[in-house]
Amino acid sequence: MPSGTVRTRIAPAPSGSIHVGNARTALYNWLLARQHGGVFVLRVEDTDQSRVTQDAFEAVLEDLRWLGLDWDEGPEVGGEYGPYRQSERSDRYRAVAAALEDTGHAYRCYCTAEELSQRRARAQSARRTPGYDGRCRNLTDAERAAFESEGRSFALRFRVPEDRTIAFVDVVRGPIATRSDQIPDFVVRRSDGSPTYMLAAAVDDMAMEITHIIRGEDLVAATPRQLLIREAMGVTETPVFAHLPLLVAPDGKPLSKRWGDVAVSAYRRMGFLPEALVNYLALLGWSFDEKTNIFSVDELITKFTLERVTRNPAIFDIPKLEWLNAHYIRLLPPEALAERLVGVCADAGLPAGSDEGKRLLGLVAPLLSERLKRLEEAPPMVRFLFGPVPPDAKAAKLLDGKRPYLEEVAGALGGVEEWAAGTIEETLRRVATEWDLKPKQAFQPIRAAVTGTLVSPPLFESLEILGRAETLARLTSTP
RNA sequence: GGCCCGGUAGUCUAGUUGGCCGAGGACGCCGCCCUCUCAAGGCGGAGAUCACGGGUUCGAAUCCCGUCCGGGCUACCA
Repeated sequence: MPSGTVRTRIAPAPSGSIHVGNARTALYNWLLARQHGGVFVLRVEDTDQSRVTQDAFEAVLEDLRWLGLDWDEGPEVGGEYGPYRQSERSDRYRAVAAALEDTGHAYRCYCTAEELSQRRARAQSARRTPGYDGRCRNLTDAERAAFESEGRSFALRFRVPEDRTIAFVDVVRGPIATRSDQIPDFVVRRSDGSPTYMLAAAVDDMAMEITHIIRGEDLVAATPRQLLIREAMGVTETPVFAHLPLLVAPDGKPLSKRWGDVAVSAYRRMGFLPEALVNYLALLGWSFDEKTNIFSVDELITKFTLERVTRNPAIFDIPKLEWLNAHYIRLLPPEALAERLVGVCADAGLPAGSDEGKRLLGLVAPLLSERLKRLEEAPPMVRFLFGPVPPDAKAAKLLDGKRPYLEEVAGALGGVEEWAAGTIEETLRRVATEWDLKPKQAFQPIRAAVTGTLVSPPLFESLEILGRAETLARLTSTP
């Protein structure tokens, strides 16, 4: 285990809002760094220039910031190990590739893509291992010259040592050993001069002195190859490795857009709170004990350990996320909730941004806090505050023939001295008794007339917020 | 095909130095209470032959062997 400062990293491709699986990986890396007073590095893997746009890049940073995962080194904050975008590090990869070739750890491979795929197909049909067959591994100078004069370009392949076992300890999966005959010679520099992921990641992790490499399970097989590169470069320090189990969709298949929302931004838009997503992500693959489910970020920082990460894949289960989200919404101070409500209500087309809108939302927020699983659910619940809502089918049915009763209610409410939930309730109960109605029979028609639906925030408080004039108007305008 | 990993209720998981587990917690589901609706909260319930089959043992979810199922990797993708 490396000593000194803990340095972890997340290395997303800047291809837009980050995948929730990557968000979890980022979270675990961040937690470990924070727990040890270490450094969390953000490195952008933008070698595939064609797919990178400035918007996509910004989206990644925005997601991370929204989740609260601040980075100590990386884009926008700098650091001693920069640059932090792979597209700006080409000279380093070039230098390492050249060094590997000079020391004989890598060699030129002149095989063309067509030749390789043909041989791979042949190997496969003959039930042989489909990996590179080592054809250019021991070319003579004459053969090399012949290829060169043909005008062939070449890729640089790593010369995997023979008869070796590459072993490392994965903190979550235990010891892992791979025989080198399982690893075909792999490309480190493409024929166009660009580095492959294998090279770039290994080089950057070495150069940035990353001490703990926490990443997805899909990269376990890449680890021995990166270890080989480190070794060839004379680096003896080995980072701690931890490979996280995959996140899968409810059908057990890998999480993909085909199933539903995989982007962090989608959850933000749906009204999930970052603290809820963070808590949920922490729980997907990790547990503290046999009964605790709720963890604040600070608790996660002190309690998280890689040793307690599980090895089996987890299904991304929205209902549990919603339960956590409801919990965190209830924890929000009313003013904070009101503030967030302004945004979602405005997005839903309600005039929530006005002073009056803000005033109304400030008043209803306490009534909504224990009724929301997602912020997105708020607009329909508060719509009645912004104007009359035509009764829906059920409300209309209930309203049928209630005109006399509602007139009576309006009259009684008109006489209330101080317009407040308490006095309103008193009055309405009195009328109910006079009409010999059970509470539910008495109040649902009023709710229907005023809100247009049979489900709303608590009635008396709702009427108080709506105001006397508007309440009376709606009660008496009922057909 | 080869190498590696995983398999506890619908879901996330606890448990892995074998007995305290005739399997604990949470989400979801069902019911009751509370109640002006919906929630929240309280209480209770259903739901797991611990993938399957052998074996070791006084005793196995936990150890061994085999089988099945799922997944990852096996690219001049990352």
